Amino acid sequence: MAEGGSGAAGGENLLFLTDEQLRKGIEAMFFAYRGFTADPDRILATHAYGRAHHRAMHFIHRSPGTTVNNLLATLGVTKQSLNRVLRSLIEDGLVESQVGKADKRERHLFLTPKGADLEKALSEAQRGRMRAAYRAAGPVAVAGFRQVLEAMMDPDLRRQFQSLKDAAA
Amino acid sequence: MAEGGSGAAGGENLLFLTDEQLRKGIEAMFFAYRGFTADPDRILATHAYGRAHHRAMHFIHRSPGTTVNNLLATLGVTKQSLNRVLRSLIEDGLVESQVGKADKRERHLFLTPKGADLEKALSEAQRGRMRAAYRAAGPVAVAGFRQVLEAMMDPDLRRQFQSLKDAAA
DNA sequence: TTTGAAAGTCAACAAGACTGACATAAAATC
DNA sequence: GATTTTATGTCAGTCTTGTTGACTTTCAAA
Repeated sequence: MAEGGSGAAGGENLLFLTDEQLRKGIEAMFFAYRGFTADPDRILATHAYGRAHHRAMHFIHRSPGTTVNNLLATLGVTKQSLNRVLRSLIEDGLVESQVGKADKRERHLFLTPKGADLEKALSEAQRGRMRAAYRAAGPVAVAGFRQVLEAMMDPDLRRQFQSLKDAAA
Repeated sequence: MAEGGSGAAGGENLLFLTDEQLRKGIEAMFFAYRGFTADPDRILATHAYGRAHHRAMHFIHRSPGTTVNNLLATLGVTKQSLNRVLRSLIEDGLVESQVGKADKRERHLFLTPKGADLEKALSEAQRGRMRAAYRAAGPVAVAGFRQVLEAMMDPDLRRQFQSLKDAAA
């Protein structure tokens, strides 16, 4: 479509931002997000976990040793809400919580081997879907996809996201 | 980024689909979806409504006269869940339910003027965010964004989405 | 040493999703 | 005409995940 379809690349900037075009974008986000979460959700259902558990495991995997407070900021929920999720993950032996050495108030979070297994299953399901979509759309489309997503984040979240990106590099 | 950033446009298809790239895409979806819903959520909170009400109003606005069953299929929730939402919208005078003429079992759903007002406020907030993101990213990026989102949907939802698109054209 | 803030936990509640069972009315079929 | 299927609505109960409020432990600063 960068070439086909609307030929929107050129100077059609006005037509481009009609309410109708924007509405399609909104609905595309809605339907795509459903697809995005569908595969992990199916796996989670067999484990009596939900999306909140997935998100927690994802970011613990991503930043091992992170504190509860860090996780709170990343996930954007209250500590009480996160705590319920963490408690069940710890009870079930998927996450380990270590009292901080420097500051004993802090808890550092790690995935156990069992937790890493589930995280891997979930993220592989999700990556599979994303990989297929990326392949179908092609590299140029993917670059655009990432640009628009980043522009759509709240500034605070964008900073979070970019610092996560940098940490990875 | 079609120009700056990684220069991924070219032949770097292999590096492109590393797990690390895919993980960034996953996190971008997560953070962007938060931004995507943040503005309407703020408005909804002042009305004692939730995202479920927003979704229902959106699709009723989009397809006036749609039936409960249609809406069910589009939203992907159970009728009990949708019914709770519709009941409150009808009681509050935002949605009108008309018995079908051809088939009296069906209920055709419409926004009242009051409902249209709220829908407009919600969708304008959401479109504002999307418009800003589109402008920041540019037309080529937007085309790619839409391509990837469409590829990420479940096939059934993609059909839903495309038929909605066609209906609009 | 006291005082206050920060990190984390426990309890109770609400929204919104789910399932299952059942009711009603209308349409379709036998 | 009787039966079955479809469309919708409702009641009851459960689950996940969000909320607020009250609390403990730990640390740091006055």
